[in-house]
Amino acid sequence: MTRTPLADVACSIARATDLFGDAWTALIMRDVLTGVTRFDALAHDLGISRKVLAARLSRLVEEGVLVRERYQERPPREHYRATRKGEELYPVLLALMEWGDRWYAGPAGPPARIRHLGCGRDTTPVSACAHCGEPLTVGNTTQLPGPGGRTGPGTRVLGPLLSGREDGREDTPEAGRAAAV
Amino acid sequence: MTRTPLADVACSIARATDLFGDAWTALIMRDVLTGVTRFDALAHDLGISRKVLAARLSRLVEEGVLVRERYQERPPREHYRATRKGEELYPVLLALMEWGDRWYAGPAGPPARIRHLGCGRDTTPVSACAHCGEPLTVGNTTQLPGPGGRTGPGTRVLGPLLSGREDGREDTPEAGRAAAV
DNA sequence: CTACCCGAGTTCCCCGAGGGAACTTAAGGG
DNA sequence: CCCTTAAGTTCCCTCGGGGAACTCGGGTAG
Repeated sequence: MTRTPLADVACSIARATDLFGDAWTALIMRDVLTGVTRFDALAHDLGISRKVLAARLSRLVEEGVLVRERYQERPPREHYRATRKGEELYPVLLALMEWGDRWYAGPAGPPARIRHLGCGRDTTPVSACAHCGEPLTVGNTTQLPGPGGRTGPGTRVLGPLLSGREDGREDTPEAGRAAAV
Repeated sequence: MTRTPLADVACSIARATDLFGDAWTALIMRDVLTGVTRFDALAHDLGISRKVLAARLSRLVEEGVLVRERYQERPPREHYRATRKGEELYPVLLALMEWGDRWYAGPAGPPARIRHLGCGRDTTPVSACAHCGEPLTVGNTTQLPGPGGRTGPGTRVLGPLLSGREDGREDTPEAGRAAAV
């Protein structure tokens, strides 16, 4: 496979994807943030091969997303906890979950709810503008080269935006669900 | 590899990850939403193997995330465009990008900026509560089983939350950067 | 004191997915 | 008539994932 190295591309998505763009990493982070922090618990909960789990965990520790630490001395046992860098992946998980809920929840509804302790209500996460709080969409944002971007041919950033897309038709979550079946 | 099927797990993250948890899919969606919609353009821009690109694209079309459509008749040429389902992956991309910016942007700053056309300012996306607009974090949210969840042993949802985590130390983006180097 | 469980990995083998490059098909263009 | 472009497809090779067994350090039960 020799996964193409994406970490050095001038794109934050590529960099994030280099770590996170793996079927297991998101699930591992979900579990760790959820309180499933022990090796065996993760292996059992995820159904992941122990070999791959060990590899992912050490990669995540290398990256500073998790820390391996002893949680009891006798017998010595280690587990994994999220660092701040790891915790900040939470919005990514929320976005994935929200999307999965919208497009794959059966008629029964989503498998989980997120309760916001701040306002006490079950909530859905939205990607909002840090300044005005309005939701950010493909349609109301545009991308510009940033200071850290080696701006040049081939430089890819997110979003010069849709060319023609004013139809409004296309599918709904329900249609999507049906199509997926 | 025989990638373990995650799509049928009672977790929206797993379902989303089943599609999106692949190094290339996020980059492909970024490009398509960005206006890079032609096969060769994608292959060239991403440096992805044409074989894998073809496989990913047809998977994404199957899933209803992209549509393959003719953009000129003579000679007949097809390209790919995002459906609504595809566009709604935007928040996931934004979250990944934001995280990448926070933790991997060099001293020069992030490679790209997001301009919110609504308020006209360069913005950073935050995951906010749909009700009160407050940012959602690991610390201020909790998860509860949802209606669609087969609640039982082994059911994993996001977030019963951190046990002990009131230290406040650990690393900062800068420390993380340094550690990653 | 020995035998039997953990928890946390590591090792082994097999197979299939990804990389890479060449080949194909269809329609212009010089 | 041959070259070029777009959009894939095919082939071979390697490497990483699945799966299960094995290891290793340290209890704990009998």
